[in-house]
Amino acid sequence: MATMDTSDVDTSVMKPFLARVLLRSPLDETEQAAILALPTRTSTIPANWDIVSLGEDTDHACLVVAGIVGRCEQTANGDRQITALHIPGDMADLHSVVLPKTSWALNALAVSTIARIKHRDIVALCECYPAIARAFWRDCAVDASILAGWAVGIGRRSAKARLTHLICELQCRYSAIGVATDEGFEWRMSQAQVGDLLGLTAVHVNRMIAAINRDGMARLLERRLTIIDWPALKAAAEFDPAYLHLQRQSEPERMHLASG
Amino acid sequence: MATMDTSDVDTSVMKPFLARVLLRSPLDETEQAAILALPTRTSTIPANWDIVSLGEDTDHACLVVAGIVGRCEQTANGDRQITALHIPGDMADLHSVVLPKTSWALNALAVSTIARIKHRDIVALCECYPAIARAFWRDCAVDASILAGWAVGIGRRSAKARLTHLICELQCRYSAIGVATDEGFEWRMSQAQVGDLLGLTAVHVNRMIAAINRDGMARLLERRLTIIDWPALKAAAEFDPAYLHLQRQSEPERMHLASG
DNA sequence: CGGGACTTTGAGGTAGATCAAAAAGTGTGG
DNA sequence: CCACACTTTTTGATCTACCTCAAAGTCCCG
Repeated sequence: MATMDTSDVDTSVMKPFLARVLLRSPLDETEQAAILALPTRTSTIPANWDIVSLGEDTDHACLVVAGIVGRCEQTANGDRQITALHIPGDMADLHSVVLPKTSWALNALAVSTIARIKHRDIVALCECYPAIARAFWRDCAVDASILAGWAVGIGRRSAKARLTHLICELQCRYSAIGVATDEGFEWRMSQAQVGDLLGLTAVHVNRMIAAINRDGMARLLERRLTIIDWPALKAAAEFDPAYLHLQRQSEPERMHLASG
Repeated sequence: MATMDTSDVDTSVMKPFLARVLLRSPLDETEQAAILALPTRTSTIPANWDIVSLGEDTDHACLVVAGIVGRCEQTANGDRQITALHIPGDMADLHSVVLPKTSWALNALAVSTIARIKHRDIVALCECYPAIARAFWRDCAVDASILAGWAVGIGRRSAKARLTHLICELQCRYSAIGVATDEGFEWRMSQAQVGDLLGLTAVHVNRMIAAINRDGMARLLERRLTIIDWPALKAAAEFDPAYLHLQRQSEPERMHLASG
């Protein structure tokens, strides 16, 4: 079992989530306060543990407080495909509020701490504040938009383009929550996990990382990604951050200048 | 331009949509009446026309009344990937209510008739009836669930498995709206379109169709799909209809018996 | 009856898979 | 602080599913 270092009601874990919601949806004081007041139960999950297992019928949603979480599906012969990636501030399975019986597992790709929030509390909030309902629905729509972008990559782009695209996406998402600088960010996934994300083999991921390092677009070494040539990276990935719906925070300043 | 055979407020076009919503979400009389009363503007779209073009900022959602509609994204070198498929009764871009600026196009894959519904009317409904808001949010979550299933297929399954999976999905979705019988349904897509859906070449789709015909699982000839061996098809596709969230209507009677 | 879109078939090429094994890192308990 | 087991990364060699290019055949509609 996961080590269940559970603490109790703690409004501070909701703050990063609220901040991310506010990037996309305006909410007034009362609505914001209502979100912050949601009761949570926090726990630490070791790497490679399922937070929610396949086919489980949940009564709560999982907010990522720290670490990194993937939504994983599996094919009969054991191949895994990750269909969503969640970083701190993301509600990993907000959709479970309206669809409690999911057909995927939620897996901690590295040690993570997550806060559980009861569906009934979220539903109550939505019934009371239509703006919150809309904000949550919008967040789910953005998740779908990101997934659609991945589908295009997996279906139609080369391995190198997929990898550079992932790097660009993470750079934007991490810098939106203030965890990436213009120089890069901490890379928390093994090459096998990246393969499961991109629909590739771990071996091939390794070779593509080597190629990107060689090309001098970025450097991925010792679990740290360093951006070296952002415009080249964007171009190789055909990256346009619009689908992330993170507005002005989507790209660090320097990148805006560089990309024009 | 598309031929704009627009009629006015017509409650009958909403009925199939309501029926599909009710498969997933219970709504009371008043709520149902409110949905049926939504004002619509119907038009006919020729094959291969964009109903909503890329990056457009829409003020309405599109309900598919007849035909077949795809959500299409494109890569820089012109390769197309279809990330959602909508059949009659589907609201093709319900998510645009909360995310009006989309990064994809809505394309009529064959002659289609669609009914446009103003976002502001839908929003008004959601503010008034939280149950409707929840039902619409849920519908979007199901779309995302379907897309996730495709991502797994594109990333991890063989061409033949992807094609059989698509056949199974369409058989279930069409039979849920009473358009497929146990014998099969009308196939409305060209092989090139199927390729864009599955992340394959039209040529390879052609060969896989030939293989499936040869295997005797199904017969796809002259724009008609005939199911021959449903259990074999399901097995080849590793198909489990749970992700479609269509409950008991998901599979025709015979198939339940056959699949046990 | 002619032009365009779709399907079918063939031959050959390639991106990425598979299999295998060495090298480097990581953590645990003694 | 070391020794042992385990996971992750790296490299090499070979294979194959699917792509590309090309051309013929078929269907459909005006």
